[in-house]
Amino acid sequence: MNAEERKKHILHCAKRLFSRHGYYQTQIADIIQEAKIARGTVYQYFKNKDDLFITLIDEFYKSWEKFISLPEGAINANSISAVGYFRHRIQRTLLFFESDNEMCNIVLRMAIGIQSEFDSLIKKFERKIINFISDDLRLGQQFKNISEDLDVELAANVLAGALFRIAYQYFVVLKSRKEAHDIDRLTEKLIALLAPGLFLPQPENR
Amino acid sequence: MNAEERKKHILHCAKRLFSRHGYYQTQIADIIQEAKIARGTVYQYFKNKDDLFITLIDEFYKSWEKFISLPEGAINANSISAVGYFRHRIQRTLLFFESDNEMCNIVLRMAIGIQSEFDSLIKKFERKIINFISDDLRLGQQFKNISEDLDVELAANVLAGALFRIAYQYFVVLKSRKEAHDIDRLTEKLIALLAPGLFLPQPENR
Amino acid sequence: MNAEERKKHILHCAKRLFSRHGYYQTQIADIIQEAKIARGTVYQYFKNKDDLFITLIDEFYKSWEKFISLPEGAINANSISAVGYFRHRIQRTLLFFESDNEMCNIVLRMAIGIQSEFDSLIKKFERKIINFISDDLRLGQQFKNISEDLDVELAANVLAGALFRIAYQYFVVLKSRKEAHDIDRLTEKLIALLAPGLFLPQPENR
Amino acid sequence: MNAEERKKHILHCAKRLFSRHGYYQTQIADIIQEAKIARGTVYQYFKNKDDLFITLIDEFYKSWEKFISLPEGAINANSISAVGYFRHRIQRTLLFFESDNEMCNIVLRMAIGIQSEFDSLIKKFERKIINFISDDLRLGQQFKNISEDLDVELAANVLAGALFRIAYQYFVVLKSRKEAHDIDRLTEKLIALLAPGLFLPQPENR
DNA sequence: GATGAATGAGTCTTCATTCAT
DNA sequence: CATGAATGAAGACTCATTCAT
Repeated sequence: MNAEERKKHILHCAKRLFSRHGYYQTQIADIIQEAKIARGTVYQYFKNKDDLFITLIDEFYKSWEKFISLPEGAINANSISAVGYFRHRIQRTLLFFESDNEMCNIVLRMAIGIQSEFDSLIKKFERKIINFISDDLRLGQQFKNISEDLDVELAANVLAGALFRIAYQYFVVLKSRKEAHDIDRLTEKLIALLAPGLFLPQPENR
Repeated sequence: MNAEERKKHILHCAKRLFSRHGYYQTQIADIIQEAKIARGTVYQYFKNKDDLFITLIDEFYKSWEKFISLPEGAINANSISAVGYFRHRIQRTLLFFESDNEMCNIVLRMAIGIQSEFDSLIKKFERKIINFISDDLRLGQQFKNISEDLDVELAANVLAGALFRIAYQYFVVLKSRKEAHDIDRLTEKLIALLAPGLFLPQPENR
Repeated sequence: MNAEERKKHILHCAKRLFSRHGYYQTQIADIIQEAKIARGTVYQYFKNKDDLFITLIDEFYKSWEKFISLPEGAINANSISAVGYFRHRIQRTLLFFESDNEMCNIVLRMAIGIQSEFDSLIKKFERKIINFISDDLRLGQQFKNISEDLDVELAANVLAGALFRIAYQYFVVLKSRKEAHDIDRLTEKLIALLAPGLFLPQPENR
Repeated sequence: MNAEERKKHILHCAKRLFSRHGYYQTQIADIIQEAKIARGTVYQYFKNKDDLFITLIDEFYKSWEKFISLPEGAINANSISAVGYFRHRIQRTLLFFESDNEMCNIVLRMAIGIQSEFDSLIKKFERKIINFISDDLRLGQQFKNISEDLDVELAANVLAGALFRIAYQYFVVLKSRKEAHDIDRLTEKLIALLAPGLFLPQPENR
């Protein structure tokens, strides 16, 4: 096992434990036992326990940014309706959270309210997502698909809150991995629930 | 200061610290300093640090149950529309969270992912709220105000997620206390956003 | 044992161990075993191991300042000769080092070259002593008892080096406590050795 | 770089670090970084960290012995006065310490009070020097240049203490390397200071 | 009941040393 | 011989809890 692999291995084991027991209830002793390595090895790859935890969150955050910025294939703003675009966004967000339910649990539950350093990282993440949603909503307003009167900040928080909870509930609590097909169904239900209050009734939206 | 008052005082001081720094970042030393009492005194009123924290959450939980079960004055199911009832529910939920932003922060952020014992308490609380919403939604289905096709569990999670986030964002992050009338405005905006997707279009609903 | 006594007790035990084995070879475990106290108790009185060590040196340093500034009874500059004054100085310096041979060992040997923080403390102490001697020598120059040509800085270092070594050798290495009269004898021998090179041959000096 | 050179190189780098930061504050990691070698390489040439440190001291000690035992050219006991001989001794001692101010710092400060093994080595070195001085002084007594009453042990300690301090002060603290010329001046000043108390007033001494 | 000094189990972290490549 | 990843013993420090006063 080379350096890169070993680091990944430690992160993998730590992730499982942090997700299951939280930051403070996970000891270095647990991690090295899980990873079957010596105590000092952890410190060869990570400055300390904080660094290990932050690396996990940071990598998840970065993979989200990468995922979000991907050229999204068939989708282009002209060819689809506003709701279609919205559906696509929700689907991809769920897809991302579903892709790593342990990190999903860590980011949405376990890393919260633990330490100011972690908190600011998490808040940065949440802020980024909310900004992303806000931008989408403002774009919708520009294209007259969304009412000028919509409180974008509030709506973004509502959507983020709903998505976070759904992700946590369906990908963590109901651990059984959902199939891609289920994500589609979840998406449809969310659209049915949220689109009517969001989009102006336009002939071309349906 | 009598026993009852002293216990309340300790809880009050602990609440502030837990809300600000979280469970593990708040030491008994901080609490006794804040409360200006001796170290041993805490243990006269609470079995241990866990007990202190749990008492806070438990009392918040109980006050929520009490608040929820209050005879709600002018409201009765016959005299108001389904949306009116929904509005009333949201308004009261926000009102409750707004009444104690420190506990709001603790329950919605700081107590999460800390320890299995706290977690199960929090989850019980969340579950209760979700059940409450689910019951309302099912009632709406019975009265044909809400589609039979609605996935109640999912909708309840969406609503709970949205409400939790709004409460956290507006009553904790944007610390400036909202006036009663702000709650009304928040409520209206939430209704405008969520009602269209929830209720069947019925003439008598508006 | 009250707080003050206990702190003294810990310092006393730590002093013995530091003097015998040095800073790094003395563990907190050794200190608590010697002092028959619990691990945490040390940290009730001292911030950390450094603080404990520094406190020892600092107190020794302060007691030296106090000792040096004492009104020295019978001695006054007019009534005694320059050599008499010099004798008195040497005698008191030896008396001081002899009063606590463990601290003498710590300050003259064990605390040296350990850590920059300790080093600067020790150097401050050494500097103070050398300045003290320099001042005396310059006073002697003013009164024409000492040659204008004397390199005061060098002479002060010679005297300090000699005194430190004698103190270390006679009060630490040859552990057997010297009697007061031995200090007198040592003083006489040192005077005989050092005075001729220091003082100008003046009728009134003898 | 062959084996011999590499060993020298490691010693050289270690010396600089030990001199600057002391034994415990210098890690193997620092040494290999400084020497640009691999961790394991150190252990190819030295049994352990102790061995490395001891080797440094030992070599310094041996080079001193070699330096001291050198046929001292023009000097011979008959051709020069007692003071001349004394001057020569001091000059050469200073010359030696000045030749390697890093080792001077290590031996006179950094290696002291660290570990019993190092201590005994240092003490052996100090003892050797003091014995050397003592022998000289006794020789002086035989030749009636020095009083029979002189406490040789004490005088040797005084001289050693003075020389060690001067060496440390002038060759380490005042880092600026002294020229050979400066050593001569230092020597003269030391002679002027110490000779009068040491030597009997004899016509042929001046 | 109140106090706060004492306790010690529990954890993180360091760092010299080893050994397979 | 050189390498450097892995090791794990050792040690400092924390902090909830207790208990004698």
